[in-house]
Amino acid sequence: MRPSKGRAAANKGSKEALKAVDDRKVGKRKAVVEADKSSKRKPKKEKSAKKDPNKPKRPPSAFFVFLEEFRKTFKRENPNVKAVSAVGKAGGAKWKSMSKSEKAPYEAKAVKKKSEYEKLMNAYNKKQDSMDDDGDEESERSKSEVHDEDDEESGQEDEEEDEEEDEED
DNA sequence: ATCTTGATTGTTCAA
DNA sequence: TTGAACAATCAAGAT
Repeated sequence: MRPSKGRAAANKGSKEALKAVDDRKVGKRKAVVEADKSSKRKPKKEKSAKKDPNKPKRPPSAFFVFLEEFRKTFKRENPNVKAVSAVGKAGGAKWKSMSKSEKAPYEAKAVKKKSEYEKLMNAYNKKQDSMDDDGDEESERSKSEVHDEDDEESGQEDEEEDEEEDEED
């Protein structure tokens, strides 16, 4: 459906529950974890909290892919700017300014990133499955998959240029 | 000296 | 479905 166009905080002022997003924005990856580690996205603070050897980080969204490039440009034209927020704001503004067709290449990359993420997750899950609380599982024998890279990349030329620039409704 | 914050949007996980 | 966290970045502030 439509989970808001941008802001996650749909409530204006219900409880302090959304303070994490609305007030402090979302910049506390470690902070939030440290603040209330035993609450949200952690399985259990039991021994499962061990460090993950190859923790697959979430795939960068199209916006982040675009941001990476945008940062270079931004810093290049604004070498004096050192605040990350500046690039964020500028990037966000530009992002909204871009049409769907322009964002298409970035989204395409994001899709690819996601594919890799799934792959990493597969390996990660596999490892977790092999994980015995016993010792460290450092034997990476899963990479012995031969796989002749023949196909992969080819065709897939879908011209979906029906994108109408619908800026703002 | 180490850690946290700030700011953006998209995506992914969990209930 | 919806909320809430987190993905990169990098310097400055806080402890």
